[in-house]
Amino acid sequence: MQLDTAFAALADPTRRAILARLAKGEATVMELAKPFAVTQPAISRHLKVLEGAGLIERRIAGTTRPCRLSAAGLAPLEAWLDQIRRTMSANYDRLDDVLAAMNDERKGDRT
Amino acid sequence: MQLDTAFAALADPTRRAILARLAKGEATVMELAKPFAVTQPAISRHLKVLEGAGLIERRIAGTTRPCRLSAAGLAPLEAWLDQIRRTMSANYDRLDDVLAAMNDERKGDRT
DNA sequence: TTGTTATATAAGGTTTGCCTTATATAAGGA
DNA sequence: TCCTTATATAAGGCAAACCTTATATAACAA
Repeated sequence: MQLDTAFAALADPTRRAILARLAKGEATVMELAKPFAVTQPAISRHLKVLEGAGLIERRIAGTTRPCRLSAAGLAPLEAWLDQIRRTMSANYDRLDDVLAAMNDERKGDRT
Repeated sequence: MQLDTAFAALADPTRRAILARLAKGEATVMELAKPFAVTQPAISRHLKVLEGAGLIERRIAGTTRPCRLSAAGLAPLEAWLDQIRRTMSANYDRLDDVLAAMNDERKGDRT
């Protein structure tokens, strides 16, 4: 699923740092690699993962391939988190009703 | 890092489904295992991962250990996503300035 | 105590992920 | 054409992540 690859992509600190850098604007592979203690092929691999997750996009400019963050890529993640939050608060809102029902029943509760 | 384990935890569809279920309220291990085609030990492992990521909490009730979602656990993820979004839009807001500067310079641009 | 239910842990195997070095490709410049 | 720079891919190795079956623990019930 899309969520699988996107969340998995964000699980790596190097990839999160790359995204954080790209949030400030486009950058080439070399520019992205510079701050890290890993080799260029490793960064290329990370970029492939990010691209596969729909989190970045790339274009060709001469011999470089600048990357930029894909705003749309984060949307599904945020939607999923929102969904959870909404469900939680919906059930939390209903808590008063539940408590009222429990008082009505007045059964012994050993838990 | 906390973000590592939390995002990694969400990368698995079974674990996301467990969280979605828990958003509706507390559930025991057996209740959580029922909808899935995996064994009980597998679910126990998933729960351990979720607990380690700070996404769920558990209590002891007789022979069962009901799980509930930890609202606080999701906060760091949302904060990270928000941070990215903020940086992006901050730079997007500045785009007008950048374009203006480019017009001022009027240099040939071969990219 | 003995059995039963709920859950955890151990052991073992396969897949996946990340990294490195070495090499390939592709565009640009001399 | 030949060299250089930017990036990608291949190959190989090690650690981490899943899953399964088998077994341990812990509480409750008879």
